[in-house]
Amino acid sequence: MPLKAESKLTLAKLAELAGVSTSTASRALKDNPLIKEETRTRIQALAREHNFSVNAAASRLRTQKTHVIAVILNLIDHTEQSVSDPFLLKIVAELNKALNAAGYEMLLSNSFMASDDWASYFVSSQRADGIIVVGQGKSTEKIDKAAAARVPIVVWGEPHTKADYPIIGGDNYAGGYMATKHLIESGSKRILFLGDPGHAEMEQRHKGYEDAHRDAGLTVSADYTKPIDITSTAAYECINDAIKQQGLYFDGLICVSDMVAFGAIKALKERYVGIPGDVRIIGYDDIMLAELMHPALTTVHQNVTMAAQLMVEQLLCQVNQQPVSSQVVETHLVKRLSS
Amino acid sequence: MPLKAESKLTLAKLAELAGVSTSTASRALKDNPLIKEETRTRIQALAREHNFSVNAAASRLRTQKTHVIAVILNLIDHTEQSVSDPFLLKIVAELNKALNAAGYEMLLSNSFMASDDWASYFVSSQRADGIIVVGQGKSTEKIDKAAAARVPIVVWGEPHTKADYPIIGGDNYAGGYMATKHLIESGSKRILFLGDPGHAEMEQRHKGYEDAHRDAGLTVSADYTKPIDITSTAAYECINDAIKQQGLYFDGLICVSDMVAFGAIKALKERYVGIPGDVRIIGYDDIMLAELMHPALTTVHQNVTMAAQLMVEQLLCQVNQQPVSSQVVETHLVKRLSS
DNA sequence: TAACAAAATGCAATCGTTTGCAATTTAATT
DNA sequence: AATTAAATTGCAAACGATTGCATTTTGTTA
Repeated sequence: MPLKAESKLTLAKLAELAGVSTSTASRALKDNPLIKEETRTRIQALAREHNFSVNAAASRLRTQKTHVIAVILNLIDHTEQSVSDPFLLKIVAELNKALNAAGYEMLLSNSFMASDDWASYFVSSQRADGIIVVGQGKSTEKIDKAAAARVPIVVWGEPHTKADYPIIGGDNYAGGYMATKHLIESGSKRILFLGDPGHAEMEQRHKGYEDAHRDAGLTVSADYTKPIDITSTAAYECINDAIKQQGLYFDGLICVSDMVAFGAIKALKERYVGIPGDVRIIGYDDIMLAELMHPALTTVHQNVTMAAQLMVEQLLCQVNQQPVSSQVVETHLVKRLSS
Repeated sequence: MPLKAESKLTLAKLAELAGVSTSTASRALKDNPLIKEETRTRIQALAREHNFSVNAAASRLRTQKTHVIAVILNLIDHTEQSVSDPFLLKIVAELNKALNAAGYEMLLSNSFMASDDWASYFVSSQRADGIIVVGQGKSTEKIDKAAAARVPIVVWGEPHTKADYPIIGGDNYAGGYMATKHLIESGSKRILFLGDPGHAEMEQRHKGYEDAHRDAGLTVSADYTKPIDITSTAAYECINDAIKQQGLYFDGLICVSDMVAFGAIKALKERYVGIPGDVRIIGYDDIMLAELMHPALTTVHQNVTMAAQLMVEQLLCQVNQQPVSSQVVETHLVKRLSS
């Protein structure tokens, strides 16, 4: 209650203090050369002294720009999947950096919040200037809907998907192919695919998995594909069940994420299955822990830093009415000891 | 360019469509009982049909409330520390959930952005209604400054710190004590502390580490404390150097985070040091990967979900001018195979 | 020193909602 | 039917910054 003497400092009051009009003050603060240099620095100093900062709500209302981008973690509703997947969170961290570098702030949401209509909830409502979606999910319905509203939007996913919005992602087909080829060349003959080809990204990796077999003159049975959730627990249970029911009938694992690989590894270790002796394993994402694992995990690395930059770039292109396109980021196999 | 017929849908236009005044429309949309029920539902339906959503900028300007909370990852400037630490990101994820549940959105920042004056940058500027700081860092200068501006603020850190803002955190002293006691009882006699007591949280853990020694009738040399950065690489290098220079002179490790523990484990494994045979290890945080590690990592668990809820609760108390206080969240040791 | 161009500043409308208060309609009471 | 109370609705003034255009000040040139 007390000492609230000087109510709130507005531009108008600052201007009064400086003995100029609000227009001048406003311009001075954003270094508009229309204002005499001396006046500019004087007002800026005054602003700093009173640590004044422009009211964002008012500014956004007037300029129709928020300088905020909404980032949506597009998770599957019923699973705890990725909320805790270090890879997704790494993307978020990189996006944050890239956005800041471009002078934008990040509003973080998950797909539960914000009802269904992303375009109107985030953009029409002036909460943000655009949307970055992390993950295509199994259905792109909401994404398509938002894009149809002609709102700036970019997606992390499978970049070869046909869509009228830019998709940034690694080369999933190549990733799946490289990994599988490597396993085959290392001697594996019965390789399981742990992941759900229902996701566009996984579908491509799976195709790579199949083609690598074909090119090596091998055939692969359909039930070697295990369409599980992208979690370590799902993988753990899957491998447990598989062995319980059919014994150790496989000698290689292609996993759609490192977390999945970790779950599988845990199940195998508990049964004293040797890695890579009995079963060779490859993960995907190259999260920091992959190399700390024992044995260090062979995995597919995607340049996430680059990806984040590209996503921001493509998004801002849209904000500025410029043409955009999907982009493939560099992807390669990191060979470690698990394969 | 084309089909942009219906410019932007504003409340005024919606009202016109419905044949009422904007006041009525505004009230109807927020279910104000002043408006006849029939009218209310009619307007709400209309709004949904045209997927109208209120302009947040205008609304915030008028009401002086944003329904946004800024979350600041308070990282040490020069290290890459925690940006990729799964524990911090887990806190962020939980905060996001808790905030959403309370009807708030989350603006995510790191300490690089947003200059130095958090209070004025985030709150006075109407970018957010309050601030949640994750991590006290080694200096609380910026936090204190923000708090001095009498802005709603909550911190994740050491809850027993004297401060005029609420601090939520685990019982660090107890955590350090429990962990150390357990190692001693398991037979370790020369235990290193991996972490920098310069942080308030680590200081308490370190005190617990010392007291546990004292209570067991042991003394511990000051150079058994290794004030390293909270990263796996720092830990890796630290352990490597230690062994290189003095051999394996220790038989226990108390680490201030699981990531630190992982780095240490890597270094030990490379030298074929047995865990827990030769060296027993305890981490802190109980991140998901702790139990997937080999050997599964003994670690100190803090109830993060609860913590996030408390933080949001304490923050909103401030927003509503209610009294607040620091809170300690439940903390316990999870014994696994590394100790 | 008058005349004019250039530089610097100020006026006032605008962005889209919200809300106290006044005005209108409907229902209740005598 | 007249009066009064209650239930609905509308008017209009904020909220605080930005910006096209008009106005003033300063500098230049003849």
